[in-house]
Amino acid sequence: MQDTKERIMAVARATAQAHGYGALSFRELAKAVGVRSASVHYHFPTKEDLGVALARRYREDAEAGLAAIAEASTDPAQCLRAYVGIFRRALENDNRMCMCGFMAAETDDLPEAVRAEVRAFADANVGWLANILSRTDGRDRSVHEARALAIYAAVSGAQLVARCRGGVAAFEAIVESYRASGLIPAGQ
Amino acid sequence: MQDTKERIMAVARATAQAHGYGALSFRELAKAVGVRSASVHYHFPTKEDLGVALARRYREDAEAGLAAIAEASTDPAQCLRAYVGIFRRALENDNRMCMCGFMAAETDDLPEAVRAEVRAFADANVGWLANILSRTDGRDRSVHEARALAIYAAVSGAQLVARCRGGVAAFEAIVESYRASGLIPAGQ
DNA sequence: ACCTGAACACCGTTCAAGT
DNA sequence: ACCTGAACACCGTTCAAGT
Repeated sequence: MQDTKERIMAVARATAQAHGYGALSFRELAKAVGVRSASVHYHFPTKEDLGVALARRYREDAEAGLAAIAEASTDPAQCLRAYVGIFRRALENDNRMCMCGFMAAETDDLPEAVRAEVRAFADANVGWLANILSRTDGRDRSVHEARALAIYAAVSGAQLVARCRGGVAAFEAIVESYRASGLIPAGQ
Repeated sequence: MQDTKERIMAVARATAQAHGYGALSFRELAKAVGVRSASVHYHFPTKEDLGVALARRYREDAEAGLAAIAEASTDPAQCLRAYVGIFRRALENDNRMCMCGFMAAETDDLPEAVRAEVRAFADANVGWLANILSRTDGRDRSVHEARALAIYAAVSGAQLVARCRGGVAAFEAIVESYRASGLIPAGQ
């Protein structure tokens, strides 16, 4: 049995990926974990504290996953396929989406500390993508970063749109269009 | 002075574009319009009724705007620039986003009738984009529809990402990458 | 036709108090 | 250290009553 704090974070992440930060409720989290809502406040004094912990952990996990992908293959196209796979798996997991993608929509309702973590998540994605793209040619870092941001935005949008229209199949079709148009390097 | 129902819809739209469907509250809407929450229920018996009316109107307005763009110019690249401009203006309007983009994130919390309207909005966008793309060449409709969906998703994602990271400038940079990569036809 | 006050059953959140 | 009861300020909804 995990400790209460970890179980709260796990349930909270799954909830935020399906319903957003705004839908995070101490009462429901407590019910799912088997304690009272006031007990959740013992571990996370405010909702902001929970949000910051969630977003930071989410980014750390993402960074670890991305590092593993970059080490598993030197082929940029293959790394990018694995990258897209992360977003696809969120949809496969009961139509969930990237937690920070949802939070991006909720920016105006986020405490500043949470928003900062959401930005850091985006930065980590863009930085990693730029590193992968720099394997394809020796152009300036700024060129790869611009394209990296575009890929991150496009894949996020594919996930968002597919979530309410077409599901995983639509997501795959959209990403295939990205490859066909040249936005995402597809190799060969 | 507009009538109360119209003023409620205007405030609700602006709110939903900034905070989502979930943040729509009859009490706050009432306060903004200067009536009591029970009066809002006179015009929209339930929140679902309000959501459906909002999303339907949003789609109708979008369809009218898109039709005007398609008639104002025969040049696909110019039409696509105008299309992107719609999304940019949402960001310029106090960092708001497409209402149906926000609602796409909230799919799981939407009454089915509202979700259907959100899908209809996406369909209208994709259909219009496919019409514009079909002006560029005579390939099959299905080819243009696939690309249209990809462009809709990519522009939605650019708006979502820019909303919490870089604002309008980031949005423009991302869209420029879409054009440079060939995802969005840029003319010449 | 349009609006309202009051009530209902709920909600997330907080915090002083328990063990 | 960990948990809780009770209170607070909300919410959508209903309905009888006003104009």
